Amino acid sequence: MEREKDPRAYDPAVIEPKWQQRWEESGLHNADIDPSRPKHYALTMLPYPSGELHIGHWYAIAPSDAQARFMRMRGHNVLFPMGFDAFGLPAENAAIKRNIHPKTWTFANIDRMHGQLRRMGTMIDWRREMISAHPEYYRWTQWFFLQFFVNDLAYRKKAAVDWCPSCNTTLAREQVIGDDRHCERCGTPVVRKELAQWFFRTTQYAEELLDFSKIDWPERVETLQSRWIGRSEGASLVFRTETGEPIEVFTTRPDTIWGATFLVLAPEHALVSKLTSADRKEEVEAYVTAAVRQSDLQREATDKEKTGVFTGGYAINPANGERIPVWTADYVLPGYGTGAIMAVPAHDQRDFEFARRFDLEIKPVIVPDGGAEGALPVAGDQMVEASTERGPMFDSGPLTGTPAGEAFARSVAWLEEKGAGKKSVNFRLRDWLVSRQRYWGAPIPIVYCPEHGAVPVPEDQLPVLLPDDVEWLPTGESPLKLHATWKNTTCPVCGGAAERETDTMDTFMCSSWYHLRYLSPHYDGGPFDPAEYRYWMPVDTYTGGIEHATMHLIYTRFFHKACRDIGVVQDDEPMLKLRNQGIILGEDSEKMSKSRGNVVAPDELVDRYGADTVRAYLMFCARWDFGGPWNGRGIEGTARWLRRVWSLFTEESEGGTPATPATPATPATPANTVIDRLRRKVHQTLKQVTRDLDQFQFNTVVAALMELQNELSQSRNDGAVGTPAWREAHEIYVKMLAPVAPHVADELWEKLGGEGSIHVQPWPEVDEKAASVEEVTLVVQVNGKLRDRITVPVGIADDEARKIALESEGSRRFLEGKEVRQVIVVPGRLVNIVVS
RNA sequence: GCGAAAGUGGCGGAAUUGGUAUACGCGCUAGACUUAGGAUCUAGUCCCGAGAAAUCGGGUUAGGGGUUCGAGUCCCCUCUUUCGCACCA
Repeated sequence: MEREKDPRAYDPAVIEPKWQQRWEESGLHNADIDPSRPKHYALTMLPYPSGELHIGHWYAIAPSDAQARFMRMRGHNVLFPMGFDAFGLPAENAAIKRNIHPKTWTFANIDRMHGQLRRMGTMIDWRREMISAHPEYYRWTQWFFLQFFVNDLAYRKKAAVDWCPSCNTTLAREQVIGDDRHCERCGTPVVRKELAQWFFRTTQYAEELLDFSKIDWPERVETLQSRWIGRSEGASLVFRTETGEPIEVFTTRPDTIWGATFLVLAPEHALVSKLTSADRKEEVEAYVTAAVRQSDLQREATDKEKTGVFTGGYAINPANGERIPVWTADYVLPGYGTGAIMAVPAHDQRDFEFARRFDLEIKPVIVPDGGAEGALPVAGDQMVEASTERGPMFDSGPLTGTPAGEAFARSVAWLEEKGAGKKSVNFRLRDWLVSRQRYWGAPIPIVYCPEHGAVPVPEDQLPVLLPDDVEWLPTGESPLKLHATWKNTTCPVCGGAAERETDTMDTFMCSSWYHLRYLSPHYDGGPFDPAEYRYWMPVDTYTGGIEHATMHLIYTRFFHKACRDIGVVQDDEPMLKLRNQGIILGEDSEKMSKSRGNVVAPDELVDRYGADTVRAYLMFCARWDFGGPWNGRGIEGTARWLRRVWSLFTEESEGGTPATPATPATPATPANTVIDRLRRKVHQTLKQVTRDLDQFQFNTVVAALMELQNELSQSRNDGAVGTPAWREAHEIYVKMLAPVAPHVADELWEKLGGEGSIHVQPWPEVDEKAASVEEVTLVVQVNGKLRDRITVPVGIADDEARKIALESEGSRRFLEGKEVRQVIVVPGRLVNIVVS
């Protein structure tokens, strides 16, 4: 049964579309170059067009939008753009499953999401939208690839790569996660495959990527990136086989070289077959074959017993000339360092386990306990585990006795002198594998000519268009391989028959530079208009999920630095300040998913409460950087608050009797007390809201506004309505509300008779004098326990405060018969009386 | 195993950075207005004890210890949770 609505009641269904339309018509959100104002580029991670926005998108976008609106009111020229990361596998899966073309599916989803983003009341400048699957965009993605290619930052090599059997494609190392090494997208454990693939030289930037001094990013992200990059200082040492063949190893402990009693090569190491003696051949080959075939899951399980075989070959330890056996074992990884190690079982746990298993010599060369008085190494055959701490060198020829602090440097210097090694730094970071054996991505702009090899597609032939007329194989393999008219082409160099690269680019390539395309999404003289770049870049605040810490956020930094060195961009970093939001879970505290049925649909909430309420609740419901489970009932409180705010400012004439200052008044009259209180609270709140919006602390912004609303209701009952202070409170309140609940704020601003949109009004200034208090509550403690609260004038002398505290009723009871030992006065706060 | 972050009412969470712990909201309790209420308004709501009540006393920020006049905040130990990495030489 539909009841009649009170026309004066708060009705978001009426005011929200009204204001969205007005903002659009007036071009309120258009951000254009304006040298007269400081610019502010507020970027939030763009969504993948999966179908519709879920509450998690809102949680990410709405507070970011509020922050951007706040910056605009503070006088900045704010760019807040939005786009779509539109290439990727889900589109292709939909195509295979439901027989819809990925393009159709993707662009239909984008259409739908446009509507949702508008409904949210965001300040997006839609003129600047970019869609990565649009030829106008990927033309430049391909252009960047070519820049990397000609500058030797892109290369092709055959390598064992991670392959997702479900997605039918290779993955970058960053996209393989978890202890079972599964695909980041679909969860299927990956397998190894030997393939020729394109890589970017991210490792060239490993050192610089560790430098966060120019950016303000969460420590958590810096830590994650640092660990991912994994810098190790050590030495690169050269052992030689008996035939003089060098075997290079990397070690972080060159000071233990006298204890290197064998070498271990990864099964993939090129020297394995060369070194293997005739009698060991069969066994070694069997082991290598098995190891290579093994899945990474089996191979990298740390708890399994070490395996390996002796190659029959020997090498010379350059430190002591000893002849030591060379083994091959799968605990040595082919991709890190040189794929070969010197094994020092006495001082490395892995080598120790291996030595014990195969009865190899364990020779301690470091004094234990950091070289404590009288300490001597335990004999190798007595050891129960490796001794990994630092200590003076022992049994190490001329270096015996070198103290721990100098051991590293002196060992390296000594080895260097002998031409057996040098100091070196190793990184865990690998080059970025960008090839994907998928259709729905930006084609790699390379042509293979039997004569000229890999030839870049000339710039003027970009974009290499993704053909629409493709047929899907039931296996899910990329249809580009089967598209003869597309695949067969001519060599740009000789004009002879040639074939296109059928792989496409990792979508992280597309998202590495989207922030640059927003600057001029239709510019065709380059990836972006340099004038726009000069004005807007770098990004001032970047918001998004922490899950991208070691993927997108490393790629985009690498990308930018590489482009800087090529000369395409300036600046060392693309994004100055990063803030992460947490994840909103379902009401059952589990990750939201359709299969669990715990997905919260924002559209339904907007229908019921309005976008302003949903926005405000998302800011209020949790610490933004933490996130947490959704609470469907909690939103009622935010809805109530906005209704109260509405009636507070629309029904004010029905309030109590105006407390006109004309009332014959001494400073102590109730009327003035009400006014002072009101102004104090207003300006204190303004101070807090300003600070908290600045710091992305959205929950306390809403809490402070709720508190002030309570206070204003009280003041209204006390007769503040009609006074200048009330008018001021009204105005400031609506302005503070504007970033949080933009529609209702503009409506209330209009009702108040404000000029133009609330959203371009200057942010109010704090009246420090009004915010300050004349009287403070002095807390009186006895032995640290609260005993009394006394109202005293602000700025009271310490002596005076002390006196009042000692005489206060509350404290006296606890002082009787006691000796006062000490009195601590914290000005304006408390007095603590210490008694025996 | 290593690394990081975090533990505050029934719940989400505040606490000006060492100075009144539990702001704000949800939920709950009672009342008012209502034909009705998943609307609105008012009051109460950390725990224990005393009191008819106003109040008064004691305790409390995962647990234990320490520094300090004073600790949710700093230090040490233990436990729990979440996240990341995981044979990286």
